[in-house]
This record gives sequence, C-alpha cells and structure tokens, in this order.
Amino acid sequence: MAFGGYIREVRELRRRGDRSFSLRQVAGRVGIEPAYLSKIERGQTPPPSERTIRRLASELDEDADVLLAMAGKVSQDLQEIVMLRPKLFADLLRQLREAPDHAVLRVAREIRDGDW
Amino acid sequence: MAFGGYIREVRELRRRGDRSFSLRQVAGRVGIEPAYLSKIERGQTPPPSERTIRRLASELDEDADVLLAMAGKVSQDLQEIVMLRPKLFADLLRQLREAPDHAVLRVAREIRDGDW
DNA sequence: TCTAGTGTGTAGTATATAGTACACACTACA
DNA sequence: TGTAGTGTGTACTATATACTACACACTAGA
Repeated sequence: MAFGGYIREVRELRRRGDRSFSLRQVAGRVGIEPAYLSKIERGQTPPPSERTIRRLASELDEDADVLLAMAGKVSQDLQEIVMLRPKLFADLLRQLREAPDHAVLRVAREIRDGDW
Repeated sequence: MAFGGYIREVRELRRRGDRSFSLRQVAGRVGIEPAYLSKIERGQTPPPSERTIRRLASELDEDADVLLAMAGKVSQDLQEIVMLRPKLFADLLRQLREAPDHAVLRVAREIRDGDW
C-alpha cells in the first residue's frame, strides 16, 4: 500500500470519532503546512522526512517503523545499529531474508531471554 | 576511522605492489573525476553515493558493507530486507543491539542450518 | 446568510547530494 | 631536459529533498 493513501485512510478513520483529525488540524499538530499534508496524502509529493513521519505516526497512533517502511525508509536508529557492526548484521539480515516470521521471532525471543 | 582517510590508506597500500593504484587511475576505473576522489580521500567532501562506494570497494578489494558503514550508510538491499517486514526486523535489531558478537553469530548459524 | 473551517492548486525556496571541468604546480624517469 | 603522469585548488552544475506561503473554492453549522 502507498504511504499517502494509508495516512489518509487512517486519519479519516480517526476523524469519525474525533473532529480534531481534519487535515488542517493534524498538519498543525504535526508541524507542517496543510497544503503539504494534502499533497502527501494524495501522493503528489514523495513521503516526508523521518522526523515528520515519526510525528505523524505518533499523532495517528501508528507504528513508526511500519510507516517508515511504507515510505521506503529505514529508521535512523536501526541503521546505526547495523553500522556499528556492519559485517555481522549484513550477514545476519541476508541470512534471515527468506526465513519465515516464526523463525525470526524465535531467534529474537532466545536473545531476549538472555541465554548468551 | 573516517571514510576518506581509510580509502587513502588502503589505496596507497595497494599501490606499493601495483603502480596502477594511483589516485588518477583508480578514479578512472571507478568512473569519477580524480579531483573528486582527491577531495573524498582528504575528507573535503562527504563520502560518495552507494554506487560509487561499491565500485571503490570492489576496486580496492574491501568489504562494501564496511565501507558503507564508514560512510554512514546502510546498503540499499539490507534496507529492503527490513522494509519488507519492518516490525519483525526492527524488534530483532533493537533486541540485538547490545548482544555480544558470538550470540548474534550463533543466531545466524542456527538459522542457516535451517532448523525452522 | 454569513462565517469559520475544510481541502487543494500554484508558485517558490533553502539545503543537501553527487558529482564535472579545467587549470595548476610538482615529480619521476627516459 | 622535456614530457607523461601525479595530486589538488577553484568554480560550477544538475537533481533531489523537504518543505513554506498564499490564494482559492467549497461546505457545514449558528
């Protein structure tokens, strides 16, 4: 799904329960011009910066990483994790590319449970 | 270590064994202007694009992911892996941020050995 | 009916990114 | 001793990124 269309959908959904989710008001709270948000939602301009996407996510109560992905971006903090140990994480990610979700989840769980 | 300085170091090292690793000739084979490579190596300009970094890596027989990391970038193909399943990989990476190398390696090995 | 609020069209801007092009002084070596 | 090759200084450029500013037509509610 395209970024802009999804934002519009989510915003209009929130709006049904809360009048303050008009394009103008959301734009205001997010800190961008209404005309800009309008263009974003209709895909007339590329998705905005990570900073703005994060604010949109928080305003619309959506997952920032998912919105960033829809926008074709990867969170800067994740990039930094990879850049600190590039070989390690490059190998890991390429290894996990085709792995089914549950396998990746199990791996994450094992790590979290701290059996290093 | 800074990107440019490292490139210079590696290039001059290669050069001791092979005259064709002059700045001009490497720039030529990589497909950029010598003046540009000169500025890159002295840090007078930000690191080049992923495309150019990859060519440098291949020319200098260095690991592309490592050079990209030094340049403050993450390979586009890795970003795409994350973007396909953003929640999954965002969680995993944040989970693994502090994990010691051997723990991450073990995880990669387990996955590779295909015990899904 | 009027007015406050709505979304959108158009035009413009600042900054970053990713380089090219050319001239210059220096060096090695044939 | 000249000339081919070296690295670098300066000036410029094209494209992308990430927006702002303002005017406009429409609509819902008091």
